[in-house]
Parts: sequence; structure tokens; C-alpha cells
Amino acid sequence: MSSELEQIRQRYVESAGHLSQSIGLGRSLGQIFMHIYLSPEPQTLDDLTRELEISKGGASMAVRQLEQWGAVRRVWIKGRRKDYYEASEDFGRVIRKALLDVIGRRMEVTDGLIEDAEKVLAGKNNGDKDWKFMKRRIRKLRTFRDRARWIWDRSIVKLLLK
Amino acid sequence: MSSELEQIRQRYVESAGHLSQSIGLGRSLGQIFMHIYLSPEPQTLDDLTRELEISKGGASMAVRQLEQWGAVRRVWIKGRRKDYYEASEDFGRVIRKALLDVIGRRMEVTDGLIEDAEKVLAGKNNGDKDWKFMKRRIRKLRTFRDRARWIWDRSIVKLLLK
DNA sequence: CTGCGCGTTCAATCTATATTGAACGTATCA
DNA sequence: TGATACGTTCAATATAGATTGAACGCGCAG
Repeated sequence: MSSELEQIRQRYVESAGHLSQSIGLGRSLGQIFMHIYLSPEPQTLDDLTRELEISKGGASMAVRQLEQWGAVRRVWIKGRRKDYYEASEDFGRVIRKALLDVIGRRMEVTDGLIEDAEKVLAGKNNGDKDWKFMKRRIRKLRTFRDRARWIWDRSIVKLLLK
Repeated sequence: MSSELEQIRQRYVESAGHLSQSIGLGRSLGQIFMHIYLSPEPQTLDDLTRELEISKGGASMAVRQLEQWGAVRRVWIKGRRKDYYEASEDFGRVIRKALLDVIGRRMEVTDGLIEDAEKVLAGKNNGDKDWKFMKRRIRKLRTFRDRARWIWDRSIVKLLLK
């Protein structure tokens, strides 16, 4: 492949790496996807370790993540023993799956905590000013949490499905 | 303040710290906001460093970030020299500002790269298979980038404004 | 003007997490 | 049934970036 073409690809790989790094997914995830996406031929783990200078273990894990999000798919080439990967062009689907996965996981983290505290607070219902304040704030927190979840489930997810 | 109340607050502070850490904002940002939010009285930087055991420098920077997002506001108490902070209850506005800030910044990162490469590719328009492939992929990338920006600007932002 | 009490800055340090790579399990081929 | 060529795992390591804290500037009180 022409070296000028190679240069362009490298620039994209680098950029994708920075981007995925900046959103907290690690550099190699973006690099790997972009490399596969800009490769005319399906790529193997060895191709990735060689071209991107990353470890085999890392490549293996990243590729599995990308596969779960539908960003790459495994293709079998008969006669070959290795796994070959090619990129999906359906970015919409990929982003949707990744968002649902990543953000959905994050929203679960907060579950449980608010309910627990509200139970304690309900028991201790004396007229104390500070307890009242705490109750009001935590009720407000819960209201917002519920609304956020609703918007996420009913509106954002729906929007992403288009 | 009752120590039981104090315990509840500490649990929330800890959780908020974990949450903000997990979304890549650092632990202290979440801790600080939650501490102020659950405090009946406006808090000073010294209060924060004492209660949360964080450095003054860090508290100063985090509070400034929270102020920019409208999550806390500075209040003057006459006769006092220190800055006092109290929390906003309008989470919707806060989240909106933070998202627009954080994600907006991220979307700018990718600008420029695609255009540059397309110019190079347009020049080298020979019939070569690999060049054609690269062109198609990058065009697709650009199409998606444009669509993503459109959805962000026209739909998500609009949704958040409610 | 001087000293003090603040908030801010930023190079040094620490830490959460991404990445590595040797050891391992597994499937394929002779 | 080995032998080999893979992909996977996970404890060890490296690194990005969050946090610290000493030095600083500024404004107010005396």
C-alpha cells in the first residue's frame, strides 16, 4: 500500500486514539477500530500488534469490546486459522449500543443509595431543622434521579434508535 | 449537627465522589458538590478542606468549575472576608451546562482532520483501488460526523432545554 | 505602609486505570 | 496423539491526569 495512503491512515488512527482516550475508553480502542475501518482487508490480531505496536492481550480485549458493540465483526477466511476482523459502517448502531452500555451501567451505580437513606430519614421524623433540611434535599435528589432516568429511557434512547 | 445526620451526608459525599470519578471528572468535584448541597449553611474553602480532607488548591479549582456550571453560587456574608458557597437545586440547568461544555468540547476535537484528508485525497484521484477505498471510508466518516453534530445541535440540546 | 488572611497557581507527586506480556487453555493439523 | 499456532487471562507495570501544597498576588485592617 502506498506510503502516502499509509500516512493518512496513521493520522486518523492517532486522532481516533486521542478521541477515545479523552472519553475514557483508552487509546487503543479507538486506534484499533480506526485501523480496521481504514483497512481494505480484514485484519488479524497480529496485524494489529504489528501496525499499532500494542500488546496481543490488549488487542484481544479491545477487539472483543468492539465486537460487542457491533463496531467490528469476525469473518472466517477458509484455509486460515487466525481470526479476521472487518469494520461495520453502521456508526449509528455502534454508537447507540456503546452509549446504552456505558451510560446504562453508570446509571445503575446510584441505585439503592437514595432509597436506603430515605428509609433512615423517614424513621427519624422529629421536628429538627437540620433533619428537615436533609430530607428536603434528598427528596429533591430522588425526584431528579427519577426524572433523569425517565428522560434517558423514554427520550434519549428513542432518539438514538432513529 | 447530629452525628447520624453526619454519617448520611458522608455516605452521599462518598457516592457522589465515586460517580464523578467514574465519569472522568475526578473524585473531589462530586464530593464537593454533594457536601455543599447537603449543608444547611453556605460553605467556605476551609470548610471543604477540613470536612473532605482535600487540598485548598484542589477545592479552589473544583469550586470554580462548579460555579461555571451553575452548580454552586458564591454568596457574600457581610462582615466576613471568606467566600461562601451554596448549592443550586436546579439540576436540570446544571447538567445541561455541564454536558454542553464537556461534550461540546469533545466534538470540536475532531474538526479539521477530516477536511484536511479529503483535500489530499481529492488531489490524488487516480483509479487505484486502495485510494478509492480510503476515499469512500473517509467520506462516510464525514457524513456521520456531520449527522452526529446535527443531532447533537438540533435534537439533544433541544431535549435538554426542557 | 505593613502584616495578615484570603484565593489562586502550577510544578511535583500520587493514583486510578490502561496496557503489557508471560503463562495458560484450546482447536487444528499431521 | 502430540505438536503447533492461535486467542485469552491476569498479575505486574506504565501512564494520563487528578491532587497536593509551597509560593505567590491581592486587598483589607490597623
